[in-house]
Amino acid sequence: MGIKERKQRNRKEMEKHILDAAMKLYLKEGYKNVTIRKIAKYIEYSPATIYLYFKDKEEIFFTLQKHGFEKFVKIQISVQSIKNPVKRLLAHGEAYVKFALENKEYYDLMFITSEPVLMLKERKDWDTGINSYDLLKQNVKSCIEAGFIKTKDVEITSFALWSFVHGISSLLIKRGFMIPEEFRKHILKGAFEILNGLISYKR
Amino acid sequence: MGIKERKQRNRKEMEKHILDAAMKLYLKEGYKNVTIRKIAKYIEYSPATIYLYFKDKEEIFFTLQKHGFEKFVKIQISVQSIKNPVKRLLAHGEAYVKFALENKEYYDLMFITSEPVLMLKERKDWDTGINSYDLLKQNVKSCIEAGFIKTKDVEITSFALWSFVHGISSLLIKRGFMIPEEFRKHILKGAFEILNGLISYKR
DNA sequence: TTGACAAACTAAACGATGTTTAGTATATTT
DNA sequence: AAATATACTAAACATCGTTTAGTTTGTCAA
Repeated sequence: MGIKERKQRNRKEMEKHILDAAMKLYLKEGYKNVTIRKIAKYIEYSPATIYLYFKDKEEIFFTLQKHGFEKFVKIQISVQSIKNPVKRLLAHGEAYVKFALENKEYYDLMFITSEPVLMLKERKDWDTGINSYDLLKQNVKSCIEAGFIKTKDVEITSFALWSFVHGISSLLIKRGFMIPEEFRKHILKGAFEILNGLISYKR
Repeated sequence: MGIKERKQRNRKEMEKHILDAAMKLYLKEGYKNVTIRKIAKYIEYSPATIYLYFKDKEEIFFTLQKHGFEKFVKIQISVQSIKNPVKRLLAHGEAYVKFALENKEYYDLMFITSEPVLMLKERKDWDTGINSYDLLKQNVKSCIEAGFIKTKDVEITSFALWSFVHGISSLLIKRGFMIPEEFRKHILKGAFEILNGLISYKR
């Protein structure tokens, strides 16, 4: 009875095909300019076909966003093996910004653009987003317990750190033209030295 | 020859009328749901009339954005009277976040949403945006010269600080639902204490 | 193998969008 | 009073997301 499996496989392939096309167009032309009709033309099917695989345009981008989050969480987990809490927290921050800058479009979709995000509030799939924030809080807690951070409030410090890395990421992504290319690396390094100064001094 | 003046006045009034309607609809329904037709209906003119006053929909929001920047710069300038450089820089940061949270829609339009921003790169009107950043750099420079900030690099420190306040603002605006209402104020206060710790220790 | 049934796909249409055109009133100037 | 400029609009255009109604293709029991 391999026929049901084949059909399922075909279905998955078609879904991926649509998602790839959507991402490709998104990279080239931005959210607003990705139309169902363009996706359809790109994959050489009729527009109506797309609606057999996705409820609507929003769901397509929501799915892409979800994939982004999965990638995002994986990268963050890979940092957790570092034993030293300060180094771990710093590496976490660096991994965050690295992901953002290497996956600008995903990051934009995940944390900047509002379009598909409204669904997150209603759906239950926000999990990975939450998990990633919990991971940060955990790392902050370790640093506080080891006495490396002045403030004792995990919640506040975590939010402040998230703000910092998110600020860096989103400004470089959206307002990059304000910062000359040759300064970018410099600025990143400097910002993390500041972060380092913020964290790593024992009382 | 007051007739030309009257016509000019009428024109300005109509422009303002359109802008007000656009902002009103934007507040109620968000960027995507502001349509030329709705604006037209609201001001009781035909859709085509709007095109006599604005080149296209983008220009309407670009103009709103510009007004936002003017308000933004005014608030920042009002802080410059503070003599103590550390207090001034802190107040600057607080004014920044305060503006963002009290004018969420403007801030969104100005620094988060990408829609009208592409025009900024091409146009010359980005001035006020630049000025506001120059102001920050100036304040950072004062703090460095007075020996209150470790790093000597104005560019890097300014960008880091901008990242911080922008991160706080945009996360609270866009991801506010992740932070319980009752924690907001607490978090803001805490974040600025961290910022304070970052700045105010003499070498 | 054939006929029933389901799955995959699409042409055409719907209503809404931003924008343009071509033309009508109204006001101003000559 | 005629000519001209200004303010405005109805109607149309192309494009959008989405739905409907129907066709083609594949599957399977008889």
